[in-house]
Amino acid sequence: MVQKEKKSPEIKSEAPKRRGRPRSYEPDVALGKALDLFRKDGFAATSLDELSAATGMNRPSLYAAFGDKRELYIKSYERYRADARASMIELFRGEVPIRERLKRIYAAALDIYLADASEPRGCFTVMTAASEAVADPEIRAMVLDGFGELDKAFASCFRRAREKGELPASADPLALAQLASATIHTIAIRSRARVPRKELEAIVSGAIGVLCGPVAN
Amino acid sequence: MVQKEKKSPEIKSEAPKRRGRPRSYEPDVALGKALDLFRKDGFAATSLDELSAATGMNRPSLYAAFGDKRELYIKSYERYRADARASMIELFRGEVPIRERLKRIYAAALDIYLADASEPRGCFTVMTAASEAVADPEIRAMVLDGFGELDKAFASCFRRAREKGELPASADPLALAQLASATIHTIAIRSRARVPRKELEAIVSGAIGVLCGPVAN
DNA sequence: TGTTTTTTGTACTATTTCGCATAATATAGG
DNA sequence: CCTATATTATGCGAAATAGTACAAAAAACA
Repeated sequence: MVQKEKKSPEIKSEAPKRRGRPRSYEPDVALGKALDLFRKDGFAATSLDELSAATGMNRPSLYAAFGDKRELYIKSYERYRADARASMIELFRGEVPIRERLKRIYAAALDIYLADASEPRGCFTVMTAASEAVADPEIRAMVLDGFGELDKAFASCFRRAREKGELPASADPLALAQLASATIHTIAIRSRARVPRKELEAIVSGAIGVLCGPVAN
Repeated sequence: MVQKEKKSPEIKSEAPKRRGRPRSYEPDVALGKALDLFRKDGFAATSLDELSAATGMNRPSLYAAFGDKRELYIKSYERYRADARASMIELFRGEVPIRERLKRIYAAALDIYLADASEPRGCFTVMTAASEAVADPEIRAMVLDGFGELDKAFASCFRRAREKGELPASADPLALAQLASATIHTIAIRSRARVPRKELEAIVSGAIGVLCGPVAN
């Protein structure tokens, strides 16, 4: 052996003068790789060997950084939720007319679900976390929180739209919100079965039509 | 060992004078047990040992009867679809007013998803088959067929309701159908996260309100 | 009674899996 | 240069896993 000479790539981050041997990985990108694997195969079908290979971290480093497999899964899920929220939050907040706003929200969702064109990932919550939720209280709490957050965000949209007169006074914001969430769920599931984006967009556009009434408001 | 003396329980079915040693299991009930396990844990997390224990068949018998794990999974899924279709088909066909009809359809769906109160199973298609669908063309075809069948069945309901004047002439049966399917999907997912039946029924009832318009038709 | 046929029961193998123990390596501090 | 600290690298080990070989068992048939 001619010496491995890994050179310890001198991770960029603003050096705070850490004591021991420097890390040869960036926790954030490693977690991103783990997340992608879990999204692809789910919890049980993802092995530590694959996680190790994908992150470039060997097993002990994985444990030191993230804990055991379940903890890594949970941290991946937290990361997924944070990312998803970040890409959606402004769309929910802004002052765009309701139809256009919904259109953008669903487009952002599809961007997440179809990110890898060759192997669509779908939604973490819907594809794997919900399955684990039955038996794992911690995961279940996160899943339920996700449902609640989405329902609330949609409800607030519809409430404001009604106040602005974009929707009839008789509109029920909560019922509309749950259907809007259901539309998120249905495109998440269908995307995983490789339903093409065009079809998913047609579903979205049909849903918006029903939820907001005929275009001529 | 005092001799196992299993007694070969003389399975009931109308004896067609089969040649060799009689089976000590009934294929249909064994497949039902396998289905239940796959619904509970998904494909990867269900081991052959567990399948063997649950069906009462030893490993070689499982292979002889159903093939390898993947084939057993697919046969379980076929069985699930057949059962689900059987419990739904008359509800879709009958001549009940649209709101009541939808209410019964969703109630039947919830009966399936929540069958085991202590560990709700959710929907096979949504919880595990869709995940496998990305990588397995055969499973994908079944999943897509399931989506299509459900969409069509709902669309036919809405079309007939429109013809009967239960819905305005402007109603779009396909868009309504996809939202009705989306509602199926959302309660399937939420049920798996132990959302109580009351809440799921509220979602259903809100959805029916939006899809069919205010009760005073 | 003996042969044929079908299924069961046991055990085996090769591989994969998760988690961890231990030693080597690379940095900072004194 | 030596020590303390933090991380990497190697690889062990016990358990689980999927699939199969083979003999024993239980029936029909001749």
